[in-house]
Amino acid sequence: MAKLKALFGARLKLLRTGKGLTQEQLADATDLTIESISNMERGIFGPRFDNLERIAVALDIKVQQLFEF
Amino acid sequence: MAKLKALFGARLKLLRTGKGLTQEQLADATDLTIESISNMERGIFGPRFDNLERIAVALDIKVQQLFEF
DNA sequence: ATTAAAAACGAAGCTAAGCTTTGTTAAATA
DNA sequence: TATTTAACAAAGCTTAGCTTCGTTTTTAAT
Repeated sequence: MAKLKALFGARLKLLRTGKGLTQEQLADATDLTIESISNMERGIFGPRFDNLERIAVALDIKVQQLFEF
Repeated sequence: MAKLKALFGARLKLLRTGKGLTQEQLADATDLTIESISNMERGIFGPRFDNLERIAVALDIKVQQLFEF
């Protein structure tokens, strides 16, 4: 398997849109660029460990929830 | 918070020992070094995304379970 | 007590995944 | 048809993650 990035990306997109946030808003909240968010959602790459934490905080969820699939 | 690494490390150690595995055995199963496993368990650094997947496979658990805390 | 296995700990160098920047194109939405 | 949002590409940079080498400490037997 190398599907974790893709699964994570889809999950991230679902959670982000569920909160009514744009990629730009999430990028701002995490101090990442919109391209990085886009790349993650498309499974191009997974977030570094520190950014995983930032994303969860920005979405106001537990890190665990980003891996619910 | 920058505690995710520490939380993850403690969780990893718990799950590894729970399976009766040594750091060396987990290192072999994941194609990582014993030092890397040790560093992760001590919260020195978190795993890269691809290795997160390998660790879950080696422990025969879902990635999500590595973040149950 | 001794030994051996397991793990903590340090320091220093390497590598590539993650991230950025710039720019273009395509969808979506109003 | 504007406007916003997001997909997509290519190329360069940065540093977290990983390794290698080595020493010390802890744990667990026996």
